[in-house]
Order: sequence, then C-alpha cells, then structure tokens
Amino acid sequence: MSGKGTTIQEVARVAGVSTATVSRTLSNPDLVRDGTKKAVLAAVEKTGYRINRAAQNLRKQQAGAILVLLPDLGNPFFSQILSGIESVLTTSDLSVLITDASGIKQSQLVGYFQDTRADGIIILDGAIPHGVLKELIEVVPDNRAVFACEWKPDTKLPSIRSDNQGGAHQAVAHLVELGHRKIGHVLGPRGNVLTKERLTGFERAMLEFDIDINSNWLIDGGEFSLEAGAQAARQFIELDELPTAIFCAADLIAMGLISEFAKHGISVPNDVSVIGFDDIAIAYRFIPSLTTIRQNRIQLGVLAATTLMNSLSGRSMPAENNVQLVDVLLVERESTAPLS
Amino acid sequence: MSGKGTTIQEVARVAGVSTATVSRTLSNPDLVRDGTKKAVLAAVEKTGYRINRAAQNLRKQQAGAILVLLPDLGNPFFSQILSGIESVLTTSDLSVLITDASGIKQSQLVGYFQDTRADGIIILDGAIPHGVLKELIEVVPDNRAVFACEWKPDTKLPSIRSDNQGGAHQAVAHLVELGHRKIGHVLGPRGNVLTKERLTGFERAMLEFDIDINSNWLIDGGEFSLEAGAQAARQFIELDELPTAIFCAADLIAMGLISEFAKHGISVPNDVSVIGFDDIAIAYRFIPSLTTIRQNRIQLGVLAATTLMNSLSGRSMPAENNVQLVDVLLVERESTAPLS
DNA sequence: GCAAAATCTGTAATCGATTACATAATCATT
DNA sequence: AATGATTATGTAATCGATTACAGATTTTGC
Repeated sequence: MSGKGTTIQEVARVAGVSTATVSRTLSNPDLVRDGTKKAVLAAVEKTGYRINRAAQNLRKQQAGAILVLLPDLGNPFFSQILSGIESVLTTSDLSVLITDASGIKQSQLVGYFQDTRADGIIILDGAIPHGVLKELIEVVPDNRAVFACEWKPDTKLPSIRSDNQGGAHQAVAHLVELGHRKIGHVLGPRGNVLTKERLTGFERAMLEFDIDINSNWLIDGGEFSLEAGAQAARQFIELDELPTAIFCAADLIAMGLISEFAKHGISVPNDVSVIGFDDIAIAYRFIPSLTTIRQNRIQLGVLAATTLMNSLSGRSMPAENNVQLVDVLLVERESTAPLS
Repeated sequence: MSGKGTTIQEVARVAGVSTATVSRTLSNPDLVRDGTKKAVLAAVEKTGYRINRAAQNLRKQQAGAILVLLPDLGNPFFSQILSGIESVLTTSDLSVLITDASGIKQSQLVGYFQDTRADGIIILDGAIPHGVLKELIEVVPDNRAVFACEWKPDTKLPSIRSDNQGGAHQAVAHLVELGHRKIGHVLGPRGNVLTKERLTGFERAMLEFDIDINSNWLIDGGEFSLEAGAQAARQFIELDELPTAIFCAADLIAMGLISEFAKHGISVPNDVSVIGFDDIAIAYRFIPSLTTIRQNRIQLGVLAATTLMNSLSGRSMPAENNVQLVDVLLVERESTAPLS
C-alpha cells in the first residue's frame, strides 16, 4: 500500500522468492515461470514497490538520463523540439535534463558524463566551441551524442536536421514565382552552419534562376533574433535602392525586420516582400502573417531522441556521418506578394 | 589524467589515505587536517576523479535533481523562467528535469519521487488536476514542492507569483488615464487562478474608477494562446458595439486578438486600444508593439528555485501559505492610445 | 612531562538493485 | 525409471560513495 521506501528485499519476502527472481520478473520476465511471476507481481502490487533508480543506476553503471544542450532556452524555436524529445524519452525510462549552453562552463558540460549524470546528449547548439566539443567527444563515446538542427561539419556524430538548402531554395523559388528578381538575404550568425546552408541554398537558387546577387543586399544578421532583424532593416534603409523581396534566415529575423521597416514607413508586403524560416507559432498571427519555410520541429525532436535511444541501447550502431534530413515546407502567407 | 572511471578508492590509494578521508575532504573539509587535505586534493587532481552521482545518491538517499512541471513546453512564456531556475540550481549540484504536464499521466508524476528520480518539484501548472496534486502531496513531503506563477488556492505549498491583481489594476488604470471608459477584458482559461486574479484586479479597478462592467465585453478566452485571442476577436466583432479598449489576460491572447481584428479591418490602436499581460519577447516587435504588464520571469524562476533549494537543504522551513509576490511593471507601447 | 580533552583518520557496514555462478527443479528421451 | 538436457531459482558479490564507531594522534592545561 504505502509504497514509501519498499525495497526489492521487501517484495521478495512477501512473494516468498529471492531478490534475484523479483529483479528478473521485472526486467526480464521470460526467465521466470508463470506461477512465480504472478506471485511476484502480486507482491509488487501489494507493497507498492517502486524501483530505486539510484541503486539501479549505480549497479548498471548508467545515469538514466539524457542531456539536451540548447543554445538559448529563451528562443521559442526550441520548445517544440523539446516536446518531441520528451515524448520519446519518457516512453523509455530516461529522464530529460535540459541545459542552456550560454551560461554553462565547458567543464560543467563534460562533468555531466564524468560523474554519471547523463548517458547521452542531444546537442542543439552548433555554436558549441570547438574546444568543448573536442573535450566532450573524448569523454563521451561516439554513440552517445547526436546533433539536432545544428551540427559541426567536421565531426562524425549523427545529425538530424532540416533540409536547409532545400528550404532556402524553395524560398527563393517562391519569390521568383511572384515576379521578384531583386532579392536580398539576411543571414544568421556568422559561422553558423545553418547560416551557411541557407546561404548556399539561396545562392544555388539565384544561380539557377539566373539572377545576379547584389552584395549590398546580403546582410549579416549576426544572430537568430528579433533585434538582428531590426538591425538589418536599418542597414537596408541606408542603401540607395531596396530589394523588392528579402529572404530571412529565421522567422525572428523576419519579424524584427518587418517591425523596424514598419517604424520607418516601409510596408510589407506592399513595398517589399519578406519570407522567413522556421514557422514558429507566432508567424501565423504576425501582422502581416509571415510567409515562411516550416521546419517540422516535433519530428526533429522525435528523430533525435529515437536515434540516440537506439544507439544507447545498442539496437543500431549509428553510421558515421549519419545524417537524417527532414523535409521542410513552404507556407505561403501575407508577407510576400506579387511584384507590382 | 584520464578520469575515466576513477573511483574514490583510487584516489585514496594515490593519496595514501582511506576513502573516508577522501570523502570528508571533498564534502566536509573542516574535518581534515591541512596536510592531508592537500595530499587528497593533489590525488584528485592527478587522477581526474569525478564523483559517481549514482553511488552518492544511493547512499544519501537522494536524487540530485529537481523536477519542473510545465503546463506547456511550447509556450515561450516559460523559457525565461526556466533560465532563472537553471541559473540557481546549477550552482548547487542539482540537475533540472523538465516535464510537460500535458502529456504526463498522473502516476508518472508521482513516480519521479517514488523511484527517487527527483528530490523536489517546481510546479508551474496550476491546472494540475486535483487528484494528481493530492496524490503528489501524499508522496512528496511539504517542503519539497513549490508553486511558481500558477498555484492552487486550497493548498499550503509555498508559492512564488507575480502581483496579478495589481497588474490588472495597473492595466485598467493606464487605459482610464488615456480616457477610455468602455473597457473590455478577455479572460484566460476558465478556472485558472491567474484568470481569476486578473479578473478580480480588473473588477476592483473598474469599481474604483466608477465604471460599469459591460458583461458583453467580458469574453472567455478559454486558454492563454493566440487562437484564444483570435476567437475572442470574432466574438467582439459580432457585438453591436465594440469597447474602445481591451485588457487581455495574456500577450498571446492580445496578439491573436489584434491579428484577427486586423483581418477584419479593425485597427489597433486607432479603433481600439489593446493591452496584454506578460511582456514576452515578441511583444516589443509586434505590430503595433504591445503595451503590456511585464512579469519578471527571471526573478520568478530564481525565487522559486531558491525557495525550494533552501527548504530542501533545511536551511529555512517554508511557512505555510508562504506567498512571495513579485512586482509587475506597466510597459507602455503602441497598442494603446488616447481615446480620440 | 603527563593525563585528559580534542581532533583526526581508518575500518567496515550500508544504501538497493543486478547478475555470475551454483544449485534445484522440470522436461524429454529411451 | 534413469539419464541428460533444459529451465528456473537462489546465493552472494558487486557497483561507489558515506558515515557510525573505534582507534590513533595531537593539543591543552597544569
């Protein structure tokens, strides 16, 4: 009944068997005879037994938890990915530890593994410093880390990501279809892989559509944030000529840009069309509602968690350079319009 | 050097002392002589020893983690609170487990304590069902749970919350100051404590300013979400007369409302002023930028974590019905304007 | 310099589950 | 019914840290 502090010994006593049998019944039922099994389960029920994770973890030399490393807990982009991760991991007995890379010291990160607080890690932050990652990989076996969303090009950890190039390409294609040929691009953080991929997709599309890239219209946002977009808007305004359409590397950038444009009397989409990337929740309700490239964030989370779980349980060894690409989707809304 | 799997035994051997001394040096240095201490620390350094948490937790009968229960991981409102919580707990050796109430079954929640995966819990979800909470309180000692942001009126757990009534009052006062007297209110989820408090603040202010409340303008949003706001807008539009100002129980509601108004040609703040509650990041960049009541989310998180930590470590017993009220702040932006 | 008090350190039990190995029970075969 | 093969269960060591208790060492007071 009480359940308070019942141990496996207690259950064994009640069921009239040894602790070994109780343990087997619970974790490897095939090994025990039906009658015994029933007796044990009855005893478990009666005593309200719950396993002691600390003891189990100590014995099995595991942590029972996986760590999720976010670049920024404050960015709404990540919450749905977390949902996806959670939904997978809670079906197993793994807990989810979440930590914010911004505040963390590198030794802390490695520490999670060294003192067995985490069995694996999902890295959502491609900006993780080289040194930290190197140290991490020394301590953490290959099969215990995966990248999701972002990644580091020169590592061989598995990576789950959206089709960023394809998305950027779709964005440009959409703008071209609307008649635009004066197209700008606000990039994300310098050096970020997503920035690079989306830029590559942008360039490929421009080449394909035979449009010259005007380097004045290629603006370095510096980060995936509202303020980065606002800052980019100010830079655009200083120019002699504005593009007629702008592809932003993130929804937050796009919204910051549109907002700052609005403050200067530049109207989207009348004066300029803007397309974002991500499709965060607010995009649909922004004014104007934001045309964007939707990332399937739930699926990114689910795949990352599944990949890690499988590889932890040894069910499938991750291939080196194993990349899972998740499709993106153009969502047409009101921030883009035909060239008038 | 390696650090891989060095145990306290190894350190003891290297330092030429017993494991007891190593343990004491690390967790209770006052008990050991300076010379010995130095030798032990040198050995720790040399071997790269990291404590094994599972072993420590087992022996100390603790989990080394606290659980944060969110109503909805997808809501950006919570991320900063998490930052606050994290910042406090990582300074101690506690890990942060995060879980989403929406998907969780009640037994799972209690399970975190029964199998010693969590030492304490921060509940950010006042909508937690009565049954679950009751069960939780039976299992979890009083000093191991705190409410943050939301709470249940009929429990005596400590609670850290914003001054919701005061905030609502400020919101109305702001509107009245701008000359408005036809004031509406979009409520949050039915039965939610925040909804009630903010409604009470609204009513108190209206009474104080001697304005009758028009029940047509009191609209039940149903949840704290963009769609709730949009739905409320549609209800307003059906009415014979619109209020000149609307206080929304959350920023998301306000933005949904404004967005839907815009789709119907109703302009904010020209046709109607709108004020929100929370001051989430996007509020400043929404078009129009949103006048709102700012909650100090970081501080809410910090206080919640600090309160729980103190009470876990026995440093301060939480008083029953211990409520810490955090001040809110009116942030004037462009979604409210003088009555024309 | 010596006894008593105070401080430091070591021995070994303990936390609760898992599992290698040994033993017991059951089954299959002739 | 006897044998060997198979399956089920029990015994006890183990994971790595903490801590009660005892024993050793140092300090204090005179």
